[in-house]
Amino acid sequence: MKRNSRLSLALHTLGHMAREPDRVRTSADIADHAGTNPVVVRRVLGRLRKAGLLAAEKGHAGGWRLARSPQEITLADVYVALEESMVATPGNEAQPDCSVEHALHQKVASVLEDIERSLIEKLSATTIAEVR
Amino acid sequence: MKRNSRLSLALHTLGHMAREPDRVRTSADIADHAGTNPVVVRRVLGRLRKAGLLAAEKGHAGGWRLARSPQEITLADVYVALEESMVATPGNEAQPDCSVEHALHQKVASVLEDIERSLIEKLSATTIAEVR
DNA sequence: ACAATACGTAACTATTGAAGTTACTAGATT
DNA sequence: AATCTAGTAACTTCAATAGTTACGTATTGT
Repeated sequence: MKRNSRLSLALHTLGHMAREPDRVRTSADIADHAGTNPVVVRRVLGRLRKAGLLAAEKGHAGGWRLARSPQEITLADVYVALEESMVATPGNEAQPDCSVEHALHQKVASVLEDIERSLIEKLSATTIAEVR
Repeated sequence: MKRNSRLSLALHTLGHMAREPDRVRTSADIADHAGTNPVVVRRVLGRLRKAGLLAAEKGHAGGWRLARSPQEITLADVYVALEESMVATPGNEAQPDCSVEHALHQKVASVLEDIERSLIEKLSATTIAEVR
């Protein structure tokens, strides 16, 4: 895996789970299929668990499964659960000294907030059960 | 400067130029004000030059100036000139083996393309002369 | 003519963030 | 008790970007 593939990994895994909701999958199985590492899988899916999208069981016959029906999990749920803003506002300083920079930062940040909302709205139109 | 600050640097500089279009600025001046390096400034502004937004002159009294009126340069022009897609599609493989992954990739890519268009549209509503 | 100035660019280093890895703990099942 | 699985901390690897050094090219002032 390369860069910013957390969303990919999460969606990919949930996509499979949506097709076979009853099958419990181990981190190792998932990592194998996705070409990555069980620890990375746990890190990513752990966020989805905290967001209430997935449940995990330990021990024999343990593993990951959907915490609710795939029809009730939208792509936006996954995106938001990962807390990754794809449209992160550029630059570094929150409060730039320069007034010109400040004004531009405000303007761009406002546009990006709109866009982020719009992105989430679009993603919420599709559930993981629909895409296949 | 930290990360993905090219857009910040570009807008910041153009913002100042919009206020004093007649003043020619050297890379060193700009770098000083922005807290970065002349070479970095040239790299970033060079893209804007290639996009026809800026002009650069060498030699004594040389430096950077707007290639056209600040009222005719929108934030979208700058964004596009930098060829940075803030909403880059995640994941690595363009053609994933797995059909589930493929379907999800398609869906997400399509949403992100919409969002990218929408972002450019919003940015094109503001010129560098307006923000101050 | 020539020195000084400024952009253009290649090549390298430093820094940062994410992925990958190792190692260990805690809980569940056989 | 042994085994299997998630949870997590600590570390390493890798990639992308910013920063730096060095040098070339063009222009201008003396």
